[in-house]
Amino acid sequence: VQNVLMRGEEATVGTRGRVRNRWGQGERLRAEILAAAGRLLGELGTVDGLTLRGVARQAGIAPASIYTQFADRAALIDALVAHEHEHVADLMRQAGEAGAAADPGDHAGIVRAQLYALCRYSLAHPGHYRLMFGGARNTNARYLVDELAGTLAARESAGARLRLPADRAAIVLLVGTHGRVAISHAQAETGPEELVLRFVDELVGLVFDGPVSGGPVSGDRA
Amino acid sequence: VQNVLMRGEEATVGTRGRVRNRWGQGERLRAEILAAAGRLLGELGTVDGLTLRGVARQAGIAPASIYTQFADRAALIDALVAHEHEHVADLMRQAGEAGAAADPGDHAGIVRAQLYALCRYSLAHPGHYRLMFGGARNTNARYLVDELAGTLAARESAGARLRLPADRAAIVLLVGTHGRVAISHAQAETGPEELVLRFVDELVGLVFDGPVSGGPVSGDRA
DNA sequence: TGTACATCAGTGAACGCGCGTTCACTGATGTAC
DNA sequence: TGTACATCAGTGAACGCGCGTTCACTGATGTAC
Repeated sequence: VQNVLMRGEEATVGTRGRVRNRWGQGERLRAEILAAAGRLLGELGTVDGLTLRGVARQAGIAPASIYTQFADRAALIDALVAHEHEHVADLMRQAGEAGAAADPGDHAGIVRAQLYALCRYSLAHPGHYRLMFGGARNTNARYLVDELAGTLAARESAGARLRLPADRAAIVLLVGTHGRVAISHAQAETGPEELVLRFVDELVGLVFDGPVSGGPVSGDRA
Repeated sequence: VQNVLMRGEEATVGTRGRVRNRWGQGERLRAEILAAAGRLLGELGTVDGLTLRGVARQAGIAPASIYTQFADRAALIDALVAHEHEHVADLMRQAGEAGAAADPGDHAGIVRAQLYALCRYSLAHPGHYRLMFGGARNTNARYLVDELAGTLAARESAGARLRLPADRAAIVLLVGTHGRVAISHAQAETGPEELVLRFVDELVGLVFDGPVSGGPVSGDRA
């Protein structure tokens, strides 16, 4: 094999500057690649165009190096999705705990806190969110339903009154929130977070018994 | 230019069999291309992979021929989207009229009919639906909100009682439906249409005053 | 009626590109004796 | 302590592919005289 330029040889920038990991630390590269893929997905906003070559550029490594950690492009994306699902599950759980700690009697408030957490994540990371919950991927969002249904059931035990069974209410809330978020993503200029949260307020109000709070939301033309 | 095989010449199937349009009928090709693109989108389920070469294959024409009708790939896709938006607007309008004709007193039923029409379209044509209402495209779904808000306002005039102002109720219904549909699309095996429609029932029940009908929906793990 | 020419619908072949993936390799770090 | 070898992290260069797009063209259909 000669070191000669032929046909369409790459205009690779090269990998100068990177220090390779120490002996036995090879798997650190895996985390670096996932982080780079996450960054790139954040920039792109879509999983199309999330190429191995792009990830390699982000990570400052050679495209071939990705294959030391992942079988192929699909495996990398699967790993990214799994990683983010865990992150979202954490966010929801924490929001629920924090809400309950703040005011254990504010049933709707605790539910809102969990949905707010989901909304904030989805608005801050549209690309991640769409990769996880959009598209044709067989999304297993069961953990979200379970988490929220658990919260709702706990609220019922604490005296809250729902207009639907807890599990159905959880689905209405999540599906409704998902719909609002999806529409916010579809807008070229993602409207203010506030409008999404107000929509969630209305939804929560509809699910709990009593008058719907929320109030008039001016300007939401979603 | 010689008729010689060099480098990577195409393994094109060719365009044998197609009869070209008559003089002055050149624009018929435009409709053929749009139809072919629609068919292909239906097969693929995603707009990624909707390539000009694929469309040309579907239409039985040469890839270059597309450029006689569309400036580029983006223009073709824009035209496809516009065409489908008109179609959906028609479906909604017709469903509303048919519902009102069937039983002018069934307020919720008329609203349901319109949402059912949207659901049926979205489940039958996931690729089209996602192209129109998913993704990062700046979707102008204003016409849907207007249509449904008009229906709701008319129902209020006819005696129905809503728990939200008509325009807000329209948004809740559409966003909720969109969310449910999006989740159905995300599922590998699109669950039965029935579950989606039942979800819509619940949503409509929440928006109208009085007890939520819908009833228990067994098996919806959306 | 014939014939030269214009106009139209549509095409074949090529272009350059970035992609996923493969493969033989390099050079630093560790281990055995 | 030195030295031969094994193991590790990571790479450069190439492969074949399908893509969007361009361009000079072909051949049928119409029009002018």
